[in-house]
Amino acid sequence: MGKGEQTRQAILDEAFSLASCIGVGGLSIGVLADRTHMSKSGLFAHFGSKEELQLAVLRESQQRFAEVVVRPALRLPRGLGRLRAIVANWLDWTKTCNLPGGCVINAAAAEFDDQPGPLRDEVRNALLALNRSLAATVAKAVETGELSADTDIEQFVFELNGIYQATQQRRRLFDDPEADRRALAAFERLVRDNAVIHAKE
Amino acid sequence: MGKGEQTRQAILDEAFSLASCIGVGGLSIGVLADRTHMSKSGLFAHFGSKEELQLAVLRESQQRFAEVVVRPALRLPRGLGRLRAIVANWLDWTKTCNLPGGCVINAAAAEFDDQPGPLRDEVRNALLALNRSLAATVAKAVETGELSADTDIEQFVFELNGIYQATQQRRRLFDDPEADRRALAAFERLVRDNAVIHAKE
DNA sequence: GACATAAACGAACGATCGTTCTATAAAGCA
DNA sequence: TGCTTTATAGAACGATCGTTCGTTTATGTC
Repeated sequence: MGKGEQTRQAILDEAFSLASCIGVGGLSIGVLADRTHMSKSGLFAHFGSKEELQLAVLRESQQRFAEVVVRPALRLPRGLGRLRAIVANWLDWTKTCNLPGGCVINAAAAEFDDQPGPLRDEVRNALLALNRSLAATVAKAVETGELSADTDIEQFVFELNGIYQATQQRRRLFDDPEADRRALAAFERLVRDNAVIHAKE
Repeated sequence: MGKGEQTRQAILDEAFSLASCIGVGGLSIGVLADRTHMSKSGLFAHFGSKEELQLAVLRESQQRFAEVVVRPALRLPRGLGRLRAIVANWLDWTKTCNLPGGCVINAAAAEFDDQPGPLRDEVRNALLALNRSLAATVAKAVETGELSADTDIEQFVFELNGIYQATQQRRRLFDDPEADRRALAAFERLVRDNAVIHAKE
C-alpha cells in the first residue's frame, strides 16, 4: 500500500469514528485536519470534495459492517443459527468497531432522508443491501424448516429493523442497560411467532 | 398576543418545518431570516442564542405532538381502543402537522445522542415523557382486561418504538408504500401476543 | 398626540466553512 | 544517485456562521 492509500485510510479511520459522534453531515475538513495532524489542503487533496469524503466514510462503514456483522456469521450453517448470529453481531457491532457514537449509516439515514443527492442515495443503497441480506438469511431459515413456510419475510426484516433502532435509541439516549435484553426478547418473540407450528390450537 | 409573540411564533412555524427537513442541528439564523423575510439580528433578538432557538423548536414539536397525537385519543375510553388511536395518530402525525421531513424529535434523537448539552437533555426528556405516556396507556389496556395481566409494559413500549422508527425509515428512505401496512401488522402481532389467553394449548 | 417601550434593522465582528492555487517536500522508480 | 511523480503544506479566497452594537422604526399606553 503506497503512502497515499495509507494516509487516506488513516483519515478515514478518524473520520469514521468522528462521524459516529457528530454525524456524517457534521464532518468538517478543518476539524479532521487537526485531528490527523495535517493541513486542510493536504487532507482535502485525498478526496477532492467534502461530499466525496462523506461518501468514502459511508462506504467505509458498509465495508466494516460486512466484515464484522455478516461475514463471521457466514461460517455458521445456514438457518436460524446464522440469523441469530447476525442479530447478535449487529446489536453490538458499535462496540466491536470504533464507534463511540453509534452506527454511522443509521444516523445518516435520519439525517439525509429528506435531502436528495449522492449521500442519500448511498445511504439508501446501503440499507437496501442490508435488508436484502437479512431477507436472504431469513429465507434460508425458512428453507431449513426452522421458520414457517408462510413467514412474511419482508415483514420479518421490517420488524428486525425496528428492534435494532429501538435498541440503539434506548442505549444511546436513555443509557438503558436493559436495551440488549429487550432486543433479544423482541427477537425471540418474532422468531416464535414465525416458527413452525407443532401443536395447532 | 402582542407583536413580539406573534412574530416569534411565525419564526417557530418556519423553523419547525425547516428543521423537519434538515434537522435541528442544521438550522441557521441566516437561512431562517431569509425565509421569514427578517434581518438576522431581528430574528436573533427573539431567542438570544441559536441554542435557545433550537430548544424552542424542540418544545414546539413536543407541544404539537401532544395536541395531534395524544389529546384526540384521550376522548376515547381507556383501553386498547385508545392505544390503537394513539398508534394510528402517531404513525401519520408527520402528515397531519407541517412536517415535510419527518418527526423533528426523532431525528434529533439520532443527531444529539452523543453530544451532551441542553439539546440532548431536551430530546431525552421528550422521549422519556412519550414513553411514560405510552406505558400508562398500555397499563390501562391491561386494567380493562384487554391485555394480559402479565404483559411486560416496558417491553411493549420498547417494541412500539421500534415499529415507529422502522416505519419512518421505510417511508422516508425507501418510499415504501407498504410501510403503514407493515407497521399495523407488527402492532397487531404485538397486541395478539399480549392479549388475554382464551384457549390455552 | 406625546411618550416609554419593544421590535426590527443594517453594519460589522471574528471564526470557520469548503475550495483553489502555488510552492515545497517526500516517495517511487530508473 | 538523479528524475518524475505524488503527497503535503501554506496562504488566500469568498461565503456563511453566530453574535454584538447602535440606530431607527413601530407598538402600546397615558
